[in-house]
Amino acid sequence: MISFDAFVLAEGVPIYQQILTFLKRGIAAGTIGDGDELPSRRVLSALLGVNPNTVQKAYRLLEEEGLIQSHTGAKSCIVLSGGRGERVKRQLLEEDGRRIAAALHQMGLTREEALALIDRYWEEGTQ
Amino acid sequence: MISFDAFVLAEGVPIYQQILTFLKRGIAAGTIGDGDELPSRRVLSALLGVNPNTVQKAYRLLEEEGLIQSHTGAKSCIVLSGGRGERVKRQLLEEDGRRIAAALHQMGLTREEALALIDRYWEEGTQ
Amino acid sequence: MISFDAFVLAEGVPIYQQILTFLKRGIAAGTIGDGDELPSRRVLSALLGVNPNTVQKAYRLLEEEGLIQSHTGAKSCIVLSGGRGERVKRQLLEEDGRRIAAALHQMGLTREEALALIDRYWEEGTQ
Amino acid sequence: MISFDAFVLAEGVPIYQQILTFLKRGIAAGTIGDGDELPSRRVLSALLGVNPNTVQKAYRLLEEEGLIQSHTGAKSCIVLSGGRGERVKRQLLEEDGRRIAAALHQMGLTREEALALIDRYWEEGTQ
DNA sequence: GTGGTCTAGACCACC
DNA sequence: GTGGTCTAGACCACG
Repeated sequence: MISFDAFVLAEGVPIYQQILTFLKRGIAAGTIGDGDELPSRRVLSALLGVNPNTVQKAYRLLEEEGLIQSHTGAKSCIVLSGGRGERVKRQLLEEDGRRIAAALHQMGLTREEALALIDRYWEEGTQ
Repeated sequence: MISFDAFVLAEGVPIYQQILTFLKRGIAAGTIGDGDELPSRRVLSALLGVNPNTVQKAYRLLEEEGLIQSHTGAKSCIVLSGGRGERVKRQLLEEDGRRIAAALHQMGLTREEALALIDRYWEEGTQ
Repeated sequence: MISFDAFVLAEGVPIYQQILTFLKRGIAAGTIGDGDELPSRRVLSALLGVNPNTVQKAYRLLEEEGLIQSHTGAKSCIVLSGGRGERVKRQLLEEDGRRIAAALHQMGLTREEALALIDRYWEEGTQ
Repeated sequence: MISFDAFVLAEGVPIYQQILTFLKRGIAAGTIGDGDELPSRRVLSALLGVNPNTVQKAYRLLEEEGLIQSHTGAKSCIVLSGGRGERVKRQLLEEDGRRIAAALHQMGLTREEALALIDRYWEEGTQ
């Protein structure tokens, strides 16, 4: 069963998108693998403190992307066959890499200052 | 006149927030300084291909933060007196530092892989 | 449920203000009482032929005045406790009294002609 | 020369409309007559403390209604021939009569209370 | 030309 | 279904 313990709700970005991103990052990290079971909509909505409809929307979009399979009466589970996992990881790294580099550069940081900034908050992120 | 040449419209984030962030990053970088003139709502909205009202909202919020001054009939301009510039830079570095470190860590990257990712896209960001 | 049957849209005055005034006059008249339910934004906007946002603005201002309470997913309702109703009535009578007397006087009517004018259209207003 | 001494600027209604209404009420009252001269745009804008463009807009609309005539280099003047004065007065009385009666009735006043309200503020309006 | 406001339509999260 | 927010276009007053 996939754990959502590390999930923290941000504001200013749609919740269903946060759920998508959380799962995709787990796939990229390898902590979420092919066949892993997702919590039911009801359980996850209670866990995150959001509306079941919002979880439902995230699951629907994941299914449209082919990243999960749902069978009525059974738990939904992750599908990473056919290079799906690699594709997700590649897309995520590229998007985030570009966005992060652009942000750091727009703030006028040198490469060294940027790397130092990452270092400063790196430990926090691991907790 | 402040340049928006480096601005690229993203999706999934409110446009007025992107304008806010772009300006704040410029302030943090020092490329935007005290007294600099902002493009008018119409000019900027045409430049970005968005509605004048969206630009207006960003400018209004900046004015509420005390970072710009607006007078009807005259160009709006940046106000950085009283340590405002430093405050903006500090806030921005902390927020982005945390967010970036969290994202990199959630993707399961080691510190070295994370720094390598930044490096890979760093040159792109400088162009 | 508060009725908007008697509402007629005028021009030259912001619609959201007309909605505000209509509700306040109802409160002053006593036809709108504490705890009464308001139509939802969608229902009222369809009824008046205006945008839901325009209704939303009127409701938001009323909430800032403390005259209504809104909870997501539930109908908004009128709050008249704490002498709110009396205050609304007093303000309304004074404002309208002044404005009406000024208009009648500017048109050069004598007091008798003014009263006669009211009389002429009084019956119409009651229908 | 038509006097604007009694003109008081209200808020929430376009200024150019207030100028139109002020003049029409004067025509209805008979204090403004055929051939009366209007102040120049520059003089009136200074008198009312508004922008010349705003006065210009009011004069343009009046001219489109045929209520004033402008000749370059000469003062604009009121034109009430052809029953224009009567028409203005009739329209004004009907519109205001209806609006006033409706407002009083919506506030739940009886006919007697309504007349008493007019009386209460009548003296104020004459000052 | 400038900034400010009003109205409009679509989307999001919630019950 | 509910309320709340974001984006869009037109209008107003002003320099």
